[in-house]
Amino acid sequence: MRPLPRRFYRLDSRELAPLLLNKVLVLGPCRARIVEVEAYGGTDDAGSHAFRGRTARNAAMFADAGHLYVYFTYGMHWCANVVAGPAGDPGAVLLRAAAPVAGLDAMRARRPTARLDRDLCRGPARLSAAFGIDGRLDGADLVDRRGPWLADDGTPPPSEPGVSRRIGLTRGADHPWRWFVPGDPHRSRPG
DNA sequence: ACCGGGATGTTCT
DNA sequence: GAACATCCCGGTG
Repeated sequence: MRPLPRRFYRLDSRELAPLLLNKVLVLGPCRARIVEVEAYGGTDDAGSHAFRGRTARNAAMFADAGHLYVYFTYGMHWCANVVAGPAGDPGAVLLRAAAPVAGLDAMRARRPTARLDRDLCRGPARLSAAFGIDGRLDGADLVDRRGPWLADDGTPPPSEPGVSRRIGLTRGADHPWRWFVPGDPHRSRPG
């Protein structure tokens, strides 16, 4: 399998997000099928880190599409996003949950508190922890295949993905910009 | 099952 | 000083 090409990512984050469902995140021995995502925009989106313009933290959101935006939150967790849209046009898709398919031993070693395999990548910070993603991968290129990348194994996105409001926000919480694979047990939550 | 609270430190007001 | 794109643990039912 090969990485998805740069042009795949050059879409508005709200268009790209549902297309990432059922794609496979690859990093080292670890692989997991993406089952839940959220879209974050620019100055039109009060819930986005880019809402008030570029800062040191969100710089990767302004990079060209097909890079990783990794941020630190709640004093202990890392979360990983796929940067969307053309360079200078901020937008990203938060990877919220995935179904592990390979490298489960490495994931378990990094996530000792996960009691079930289905919990290894169930949540954005858990997913990042399972893959060992932290600030060192902020800005990483998803196309050059030197680090994390995304694969299409032939499974299409769901024809009718589940949609809901985004989780964990106060500002910008009303937009229906979360998508998931309906019924998948690896989602961070049912709805 | 659901709920409440604590952890922990960067970012922004 | 408050908020934060979260998670874990211990309570109760």
